[in-house]
Amino acid sequence: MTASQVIKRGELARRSGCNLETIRYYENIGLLQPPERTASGHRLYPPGDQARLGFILRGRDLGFSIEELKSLLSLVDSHPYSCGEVRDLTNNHLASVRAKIADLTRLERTLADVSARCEGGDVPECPIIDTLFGRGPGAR
Amino acid sequence: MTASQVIKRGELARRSGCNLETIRYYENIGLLQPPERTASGHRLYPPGDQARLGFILRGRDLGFSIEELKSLLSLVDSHPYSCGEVRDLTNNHLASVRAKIADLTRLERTLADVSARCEGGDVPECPIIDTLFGRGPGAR
DNA sequence: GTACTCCCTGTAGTAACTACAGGTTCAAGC
DNA sequence: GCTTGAACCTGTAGTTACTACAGGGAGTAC
Repeated sequence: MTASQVIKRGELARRSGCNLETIRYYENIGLLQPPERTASGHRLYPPGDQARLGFILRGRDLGFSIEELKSLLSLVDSHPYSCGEVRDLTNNHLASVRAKIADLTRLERTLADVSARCEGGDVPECPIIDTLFGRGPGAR
Repeated sequence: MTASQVIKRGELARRSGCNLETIRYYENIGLLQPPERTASGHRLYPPGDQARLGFILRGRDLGFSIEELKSLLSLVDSHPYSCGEVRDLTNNHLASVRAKIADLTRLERTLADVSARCEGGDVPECPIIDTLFGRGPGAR
């Protein structure tokens, strides 16, 4: 770890891999605190802010919503934070991810099924279109 | 099939289960053609439009985007439509659904893993927070 | 004739950004 | 000291797929 000075927004974007505008957006919605500025108004991010952005980006990659990240961060900000609340939030999120997977898996089966019937080519009309018009055997 | 007269927007919404405003939205973006109107401007939907909305709603349930539905409908509108193009569109969509499932499944494993380590309770700090700060063993 | 529901329009709000326009400021080279 | 170009600043609009609302006109029952 050698990066331990304040940096500007462009450098923070480069280091974190985050879009430049997204950093300002996160500040606007309160995920990042407004940082110190130079006399002329340029933002200056100390290492703590850099770590916080990393936290946000990793959370985002794990599919946490902005609201969930806000909750998570407010827990982190309150020393000592409650590990149980963090776990609850994670488990709730996990449940919604699992629900989404289940939904998509049902979808996948329907699509695969309909596509396979089309590829068989042993029907006069297009079974995909029939399904969408609610006419085919695959109608939900 | 007994429903074969023209109906107004509210009735179409009730029959199809579609939100009232969504019907107007679909007209605005060109998914539904502008229907005939009464002298005073009320929209009148013949059975063809009702079937078309059903098509759109079923496609939507299968996760097709508006743009994909536009393509699908323009294929349907061109008689005779190419069954191969319909299948290609469906298979592309299927591929993206599968990719999404794969993404979410990876996510699910990470979340479940991190949550399980927290529930073990045999660590001094919260492993979920550690992961998000890029400190824990679960850091991606 | 009035009360009530339905329908009309345009516009704004949602999530989570991303992009743009129009204007400073900074750093380097000459 | 001056100029050039990159980087920064701000506010605002666009993205997807709707949903909701405000303020008005139309249709129907009593």
